[in-house]
Amino acid sequence: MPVARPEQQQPRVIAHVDMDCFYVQVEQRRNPALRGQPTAVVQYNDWKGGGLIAVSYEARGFGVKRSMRGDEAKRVCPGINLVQVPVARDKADLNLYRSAGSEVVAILASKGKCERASIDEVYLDLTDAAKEMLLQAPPDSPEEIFMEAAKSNILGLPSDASEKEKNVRAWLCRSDADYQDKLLACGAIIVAQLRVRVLEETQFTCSAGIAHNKMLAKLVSGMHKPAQQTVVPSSSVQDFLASLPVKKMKQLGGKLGSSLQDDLGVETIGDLLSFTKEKLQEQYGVNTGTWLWKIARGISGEEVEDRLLPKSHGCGKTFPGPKALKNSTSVKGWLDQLCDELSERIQSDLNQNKRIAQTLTLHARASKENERDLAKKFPSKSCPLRYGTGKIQEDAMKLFESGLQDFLESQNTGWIITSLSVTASKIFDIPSGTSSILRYIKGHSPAASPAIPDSSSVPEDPSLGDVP
DNA sequence: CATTATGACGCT
DNA sequence: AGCGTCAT
Repeated sequence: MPVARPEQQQPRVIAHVDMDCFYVQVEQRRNPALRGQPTAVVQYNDWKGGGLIAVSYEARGFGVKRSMRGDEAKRVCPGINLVQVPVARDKADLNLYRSAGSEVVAILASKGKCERASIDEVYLDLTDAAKEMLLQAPPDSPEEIFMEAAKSNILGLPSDASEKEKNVRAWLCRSDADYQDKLLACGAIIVAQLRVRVLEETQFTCSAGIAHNKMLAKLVSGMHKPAQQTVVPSSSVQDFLASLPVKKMKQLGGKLGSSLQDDLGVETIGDLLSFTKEKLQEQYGVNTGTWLWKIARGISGEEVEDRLLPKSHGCGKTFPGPKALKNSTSVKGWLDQLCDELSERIQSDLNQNKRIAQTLTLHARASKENERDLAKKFPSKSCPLRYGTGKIQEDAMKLFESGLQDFLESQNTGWIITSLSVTASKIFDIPSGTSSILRYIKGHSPAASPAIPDSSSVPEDPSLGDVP
């Protein structure tokens, strides 16, 4: 459940940057013939043409949607180009998009605190940079506002007018603005510059929201897409939230949002204002109740974390329908493939970023062969992570066997596996100092805690770059 | 048994 | 540690 963070006092300048149909853009850069064409990226294509995971704006114009099947997309948009996600080890391989995302992050991290929120989204805290601009080079004439910034959308400014760009230029350098708005205007200019740099250096367009907190920045980053940005002045917040459907708010797209609608009759964020903090806390607990009360007022103290890299690495695959795995041999084969990819990814993380993962977790979905036991879930299992492909494969298989025992509860029924995944987590930076490395090895050596009780494994030499 | 593959995070 | 929710 969402939790309210203590709110900041000083005004901050926060941006949320969101790449436009990112996987499509990555494929369009690889094959420029796809530019400006209705295009989608699909995962696999043997069953109903594959599943769409990204759709270009041209294709969206035909009604093509994410999660449609390739066949369906072809029906509504016969001219659509369907590009397949690369396949490696018989599974979808997203590394191409991960590295493209890293290119973008490297640029966006140059002007302030930057948080990688997903493969194609970041949050920026531009407070310091905005203050700096206000002191050193405040925008003061409409003519000097460069084009990308002048194309901003400012919430609360009349957007229909033919005068729009003029109004925006005027707003961005308004001398009678309060301090908050001036900071926001500087933030908008900085973000426009960053977006131009991203385009120049990667060929990717993105959209952005600029506001005083993460919640508001995220809410509007997608409001004007593609390749545009939207600013949320404080004065526009209440009206904006008043009519915002609850389901549009981050964290309210699921069961909590449904409960607000069904149990409290709340349809918009504005409707939340009629409930006291105590009433919301009584209904949803102190944490969630307080959070709801605050977001209704546009308050969100969540900070931008200084983090450019993911906190975990996972590899998984589903085995739907007749593809379900029915014996340990096929599970072993797939687990080996997943672990091979995972091993490669954590080894790269170690080599490139000097980070080490400490926990290996196995997840699976299973059913008992023809039984009615739908509720029973396959338990997830974890153990200390030992580097080396063979060791990861070995440990993952042991985790699977352990989970399977719990799942079957010593019954002798058949089983099928419909999904498998392995995840490496609890990733830490390796201390750089020589003596700290020694300290690090002493305290964290896997030898101190065997991966699996009674493991009879033989030491092996990882083929691809071990710890130096 | 067909919205995949991946991630973050809160609760217990 | 393991489970559930949410997002895209």
